[in-house]
Amino acid sequence: MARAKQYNEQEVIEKAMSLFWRNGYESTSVRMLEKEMGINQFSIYASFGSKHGVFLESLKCYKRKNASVFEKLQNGTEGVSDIKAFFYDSVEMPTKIGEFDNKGCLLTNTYNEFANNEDQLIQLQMTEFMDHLKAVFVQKLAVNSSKDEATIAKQANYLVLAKHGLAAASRVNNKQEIEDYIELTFQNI
Amino acid sequence: MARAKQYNEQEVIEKAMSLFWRNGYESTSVRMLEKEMGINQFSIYASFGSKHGVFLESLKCYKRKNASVFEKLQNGTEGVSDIKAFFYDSVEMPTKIGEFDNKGCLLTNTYNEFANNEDQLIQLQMTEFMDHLKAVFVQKLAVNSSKDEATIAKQANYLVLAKHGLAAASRVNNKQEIEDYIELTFQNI
DNA sequence: AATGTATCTAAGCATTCGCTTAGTTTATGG
DNA sequence: CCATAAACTAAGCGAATGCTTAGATACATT
Repeated sequence: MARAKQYNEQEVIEKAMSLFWRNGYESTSVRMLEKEMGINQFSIYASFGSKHGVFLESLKCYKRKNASVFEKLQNGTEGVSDIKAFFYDSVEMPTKIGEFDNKGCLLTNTYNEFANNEDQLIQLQMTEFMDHLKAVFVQKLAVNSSKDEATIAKQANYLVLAKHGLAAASRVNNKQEIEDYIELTFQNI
Repeated sequence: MARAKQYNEQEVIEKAMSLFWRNGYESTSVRMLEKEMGINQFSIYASFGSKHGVFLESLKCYKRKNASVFEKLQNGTEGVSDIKAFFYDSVEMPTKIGEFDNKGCLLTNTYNEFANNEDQLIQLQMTEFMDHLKAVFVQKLAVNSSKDEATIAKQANYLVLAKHGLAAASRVNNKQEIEDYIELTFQNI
């Protein structure tokens, strides 16, 4: 054996995630990552291969942080109420994990930033996330309900876009506006 | 007098706007603008001062293109129905003006890209746009209605965020999803 | 036609980008 | 206690960024 790593890869990725979340992918430079992660460029490339590699690990890290919110949604038994709670949980999630300056959703931000991008790895991560969300909504909408399939499909489409819009809006809108939005979104579901 | 300009500033700004709309601000380089606008960097800087200047003119250009959609909303007498028509018009606007590859709304894209940015000029343009939109919604919601002020305020908040989400979603979602979204959005009003 | 001036071309500026590499430090196995 | 190998530091790579400038070109006025 030789010299051991002076840093913990999980710890530095959390810092990278926080930075990407604040600035997006393109606006975050490797020099900024150096400072935030507290390690040299050499170490970044030794551990993660490229800036792109750091970003993919950051997305994974975000998903792990987000897992509890998602699990609560999936384990719920209340149907639509669980989805509504999920909307509120999603907005509050950043402050709950100590990211007071970060708003919105890193995945949604990434979805928007890479909307016109041909990056296949990122696109895959994004469509997976969206499809999964839609499937869970469909399942929740069917709980204790006599809705037909077509109605459920429409409402799932609606809620996925509403969640997308909420994540975008929560970066710039205040608490009252957010609450009005969520309450009215679920008024007729 | 001396040599005359070989290009029309309005025409080249339209091309710049189209490019910014496709790629966003940061991802559009001055070299790309050169090619798209069909003029040299010297001319770009002579006419617009900076890349930032080209962008601000592009935003103005977009607003002019968008004016008819907005006027139709303001001149309408049907209240909420006018807002709903405005949502559909906004989605169809890009194809109507020949921007078949462009989706979403340049102003909303900019709002998202500059959400964490300290650029005051851009921020001003954006908040003006959003405040104006909200005011028009409030006015429309009061037409032929017995709603109290608080309800109108809530619904206006809801619709502004819904419009924001729609613009974000229309970049990546298909026609059916968009339609489901708009229809269900207005079931709640 | 000559002149002056604004517009054009194209080369080049400093800076930053993602990434690499030469050379030093550090901890461990023999 | 020294040789070895991995992790470190920091300088530097080519390419791209926004922007500038020297010099050629074209056109209205004299």
